[in-house]
Amino acid sequence: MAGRGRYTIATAYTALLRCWGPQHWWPGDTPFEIMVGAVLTQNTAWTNVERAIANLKRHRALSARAILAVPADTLAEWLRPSGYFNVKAKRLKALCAWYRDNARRIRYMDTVELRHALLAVHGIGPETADDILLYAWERPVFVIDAYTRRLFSRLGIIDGDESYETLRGLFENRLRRRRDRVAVFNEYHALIVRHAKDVCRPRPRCEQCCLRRGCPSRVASSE
DNA sequence: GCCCAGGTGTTTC
DNA sequence: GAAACACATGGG
Repeated sequence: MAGRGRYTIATAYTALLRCWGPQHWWPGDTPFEIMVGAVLTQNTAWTNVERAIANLKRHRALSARAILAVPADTLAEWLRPSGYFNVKAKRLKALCAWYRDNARRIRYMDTVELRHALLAVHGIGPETADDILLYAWERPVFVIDAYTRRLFSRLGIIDGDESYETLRGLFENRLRRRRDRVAVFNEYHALIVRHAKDVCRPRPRCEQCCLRRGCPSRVASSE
């Protein structure tokens, strides 16, 4: 077990789950709301995203048709609390245009094809695409983010500067034998975020960390 | 005032 | 490819 020495990707999951419990992600009511949230949370605190989504709901604009119908500068005003609002207004419209044209086909497309299609949409990069694939459409892709790089580089499992695809491949490969990969990938990423917000921060709080016994970085913050 | 936050596109080398 | 930069609000 992971009580002593280094963690693996598999044992760190067990430890995080025991520490924090199930996270019940994604924080959003519908697949479409999850898609919107995935764009709005790009390099942005979730509390700010919630305000922007509340604005969309207030204006009855949480649908692809409504977002495409509203002028870009009006949409940007509604998105203002989430930051980068001009950029995100354009990205959200691009995603909605794609969704309008492809929503019917999604359930019949295989995951590789779907991922390729999402990555071709303006403003949808690998992390946003994988958020949507995993949390909105329940496809078995592992989401890599800045928190994942920080935690697992501190644990000594990765360097941290590997390419996105390299890390996604690593995590998916290590967890490939799990019976329900969608549920595990969902829970694991959520646990990484939870752990990063409270404990594995830029300045780590290793004295509170459930992984401290296997984490070389605990020394750095122990004084 | 400064750092940080669930990235991505563009430009440049 | 990969490094540098723009994009912006709100909390600690």
